[in-house]
Amino acid sequence: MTTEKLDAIDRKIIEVLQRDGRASNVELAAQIHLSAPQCFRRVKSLEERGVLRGYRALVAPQTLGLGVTAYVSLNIAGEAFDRVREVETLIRDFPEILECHTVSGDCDYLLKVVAQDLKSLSQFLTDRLMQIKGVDDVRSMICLEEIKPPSPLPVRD
Amino acid sequence: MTTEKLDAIDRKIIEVLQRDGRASNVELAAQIHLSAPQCFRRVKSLEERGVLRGYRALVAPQTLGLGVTAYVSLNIAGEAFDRVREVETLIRDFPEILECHTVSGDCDYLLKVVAQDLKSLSQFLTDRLMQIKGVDDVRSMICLEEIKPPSPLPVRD
DNA sequence: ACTGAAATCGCGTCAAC
DNA sequence: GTTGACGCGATTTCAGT
Repeated sequence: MTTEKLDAIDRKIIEVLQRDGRASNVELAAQIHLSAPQCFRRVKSLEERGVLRGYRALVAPQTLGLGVTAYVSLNIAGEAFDRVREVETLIRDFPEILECHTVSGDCDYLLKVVAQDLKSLSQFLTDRLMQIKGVDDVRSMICLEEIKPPSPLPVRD
Repeated sequence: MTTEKLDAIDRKIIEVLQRDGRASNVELAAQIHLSAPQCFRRVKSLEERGVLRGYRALVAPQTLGLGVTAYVSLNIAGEAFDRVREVETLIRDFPEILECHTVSGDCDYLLKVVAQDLKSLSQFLTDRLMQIKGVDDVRSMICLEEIKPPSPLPVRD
């Protein structure tokens, strides 16, 4: 992914597509005051350069029966540092883990997890996550209220 | 949003659109072995019922000059409980705050924040967040490595 | 009532200027 | 960077089950 400069038009395209990922090419072109073929080329270029990495439908988790979201922190046990890559692969393979980063601070990993309910979350944590050799100190923060929903990245003008 | 049952076809549609939010109606119809008008009606219904809440382009933050992601926890000072709604409104209005939940555990709020670099994150935390009356005990976990990128919700079959 | 065939209209896409 | 043309897809209507 090249980190070359995006001009004002590129940024406007990104802004619109972050809000409406299904905007048709002509809608988009109209909004940014560009001809349709121009607009089309811009979008393709942004996709090829890896700026636009894909498009996704946003789904309400509740409607899929996923009533609980939690952030879960964990560490890798000192004696298991050689198993780090293995643990990371296992983490990636759990569909209920939506996101995972290594982070600075008191814990090594921070995960975003969804589950049907508290019972099923608890089962996931104890029967799956904590069963992984090398995983230590699992702590969870259950999401109570969504104050700000997942939002588009800010686009500097 | 009605929480009525989704059948196997609905779930398949959701699965595909979570992976490719720009899939055309005919592509979608072909993948789920349905006629185009049928498929179209299903999608519209899912949108109207609030199951599909929108579509979004995924953007690589680095290409927008956003080199740093962090999770930030904070509390509301004991004497400022009456200002909670006010604080939440301020939080919602910061574009660099991508997401915010109240959570169980040691902290009250957990935020996902992006910034250009560490300096700019630090400025945001000290000059913006910590300036909010009632905000207390701001701690940040800087994301070091992305182990698993934001992923679609699991769809139970 | 629900399905799919068909028909229309507009858009995506490419090529030429 | 714009115009024009072609073909396909989106969307509606309608007839059949």
